[in-house]
Amino acid sequence: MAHRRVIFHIDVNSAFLSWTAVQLMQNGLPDIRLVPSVVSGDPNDRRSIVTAASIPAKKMGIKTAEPVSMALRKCPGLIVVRGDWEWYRQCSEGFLEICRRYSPVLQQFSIDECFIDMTLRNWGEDPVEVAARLKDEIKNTLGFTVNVGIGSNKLLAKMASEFEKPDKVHTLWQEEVEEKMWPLDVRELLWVGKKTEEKLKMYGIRTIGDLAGRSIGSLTRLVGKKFAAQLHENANGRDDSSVETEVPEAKSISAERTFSNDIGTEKEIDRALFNVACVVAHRLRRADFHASCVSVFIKYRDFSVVQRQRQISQPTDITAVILNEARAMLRDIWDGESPIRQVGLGVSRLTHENAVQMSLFEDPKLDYYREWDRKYDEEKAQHEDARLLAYERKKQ
DNA sequence: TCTGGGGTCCTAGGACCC
DNA sequence: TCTGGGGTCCTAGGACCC
Repeated sequence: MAHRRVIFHIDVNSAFLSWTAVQLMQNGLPDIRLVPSVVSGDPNDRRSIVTAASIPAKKMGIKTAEPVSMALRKCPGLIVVRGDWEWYRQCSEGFLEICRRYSPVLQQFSIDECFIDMTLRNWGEDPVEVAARLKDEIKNTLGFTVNVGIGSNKLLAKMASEFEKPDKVHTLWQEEVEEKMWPLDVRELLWVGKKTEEKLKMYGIRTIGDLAGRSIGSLTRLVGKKFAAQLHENANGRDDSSVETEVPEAKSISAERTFSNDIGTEKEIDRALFNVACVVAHRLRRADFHASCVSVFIKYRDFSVVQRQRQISQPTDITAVILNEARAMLRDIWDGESPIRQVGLGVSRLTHENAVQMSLFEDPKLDYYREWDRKYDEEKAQHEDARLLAYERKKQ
């Protein structure tokens, strides 16, 4: 008989904020975790939002993803720091490396979260003690804290890591579901977002326990068959998905730009579209992909989004080809006048096949486009090298 | 106060074919 | 002249995650 699984979910507490705090402290600055502080994008952009908030900031009602301007209103003395992605990547690597020592069966869930399957390693040992060692090792070596959630499946482990923070270990075994999970607000359940919460509450489903008690049939009318079945399983603490060690290949690549003031002229929109096309195509080439579907979308002032996508005859990684498709579709969806808040471009249906097209009708300009892209990639690489060099110097 | 950026998956409806 | 049912592919939109 298979004994029960033991899964850990490890979650860095206020990741970007903690990581920034560690970075600042290395430069002799005080610990921003102890005061109201947030990490944001460009703090000077009035549209930038809170990426991570310290616990004192959260106590003042500041929430992740709210505009920085709003957070400043709640807390005029708030410290606002710009995030440093290169540093975060390094912190993430260090964090995963330590976790992997506890179990090689590791699935990265995001930059600051992972699952590890401890079923084999933990045999005969108290999982809580092992988790405490793991959490302390991360704290002592890397200088930031994590929560470890322990459960008999990924869902329970993940839910457990959300309990009291920071620097804590919690269990949520199947037999604890009724006591620890059912009283929680239904919104706390993984995959229950704002819209689903509204629907469920309209039907009197307020807690995870309420959800667990409903039939799949009654839930299906609310959220569709597949999602209903999943919600019902999860609310009852069941989840048979396994810890996937393989990193899945990307299915799409996209980029978008939000203008600091809603803009409207065709020229401005086209410039933004050109910029995102360069970014997307560059990332496509760097990952050695070709794409056969291009999509473009715009977001209006009222946040409504309109999108068009189109298949192209030959998979491509050429900026100009992608841009031309996007331009044509943009003309389809934009009236040419309405102010636009955001414009985005994506590619999907990605393949690694590099089918050299032998068509007689191949556009003779393609060679020119390819050369243009090659130079773009080269300049980008040089720029990145220079940045990395400057970064390493600064660190010493 | 005025809402980023980057992803995944699901569903519904239309076109088209047999 | 009017008509069923099923399958596949595609697009648009919407939900969720961090």
